[in-house]
Amino acid sequence: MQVIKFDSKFFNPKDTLECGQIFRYKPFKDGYLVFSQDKCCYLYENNGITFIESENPAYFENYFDLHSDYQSIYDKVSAFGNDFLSQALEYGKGIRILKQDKVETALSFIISQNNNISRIKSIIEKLCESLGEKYYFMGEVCYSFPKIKDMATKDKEFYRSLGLGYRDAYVLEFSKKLNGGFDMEELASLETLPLEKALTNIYGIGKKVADCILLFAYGRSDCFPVDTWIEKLYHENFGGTIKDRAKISNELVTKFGNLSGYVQQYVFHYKRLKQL
DNA sequence: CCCCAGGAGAGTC
DNA sequence: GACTCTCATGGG
Repeated sequence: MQVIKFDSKFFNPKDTLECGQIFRYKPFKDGYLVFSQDKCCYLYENNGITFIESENPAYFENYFDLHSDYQSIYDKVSAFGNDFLSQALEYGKGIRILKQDKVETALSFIISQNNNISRIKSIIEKLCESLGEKYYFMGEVCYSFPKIKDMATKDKEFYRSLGLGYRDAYVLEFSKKLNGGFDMEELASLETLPLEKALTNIYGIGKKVADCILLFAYGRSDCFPVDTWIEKLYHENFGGTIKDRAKISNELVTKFGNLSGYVQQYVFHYKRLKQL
């Protein structure tokens, strides 16, 4: 077991985990257990320091994006001078945008569509418990994210029994596509726009889910996922007038450029947890 | 009973 | 291109 220490000013475990970018974590002792693929870490904050305890320090150092300069991001976002955005920034400046596994993120956000976060979490948890590999971390029973080979050989009824509803076919078809050799790592060489196009070509992935995958797995901050919360906030707090979500997203990316992804997380998190 | 949730696909015009 | 309808499921 190794420990990474990091100033918690721009790395708050609660904000980072509860801002809706990850669904696999649970409260544990003074913080949380965080799961990614077949790995786990214990994440907690104490007296201004955030601790990561794991057996894969290099993996989680990248996962939590510890090399990015969030002071610089804070300064640039602050410079927009938008009141609502500044309040959101102050509230959630401890958020770090994770660098998650591409396949796991894609499947998770396919499940997320027209769904709420607590249900998404429980569905993914059931998926891992039924198809993932069992292991132990700090005495706790854990399950890895399932291997694609195992997911591809299930049927729709299996996914329906997990509570996926009509999304069963999306998950099954995508699993078969991956098992057939579709490589998500290969896509990383594409620019953001063609990459988004490649993702929306997948059955069950539209623009919003593609934008989430771009942001949370491909590290593309020049995209602005627009869901029901962002659409509401765009009208109520940004004074926007456009109705079409794709156009709202495009307008926000034009405004915020490569800070879009960060801005999106700050305001989403603030809107959802403060209900302003 | 209603409405909502990190929406997308298919159909119609 | 644009609407609009429907698609499960559980919580409020």
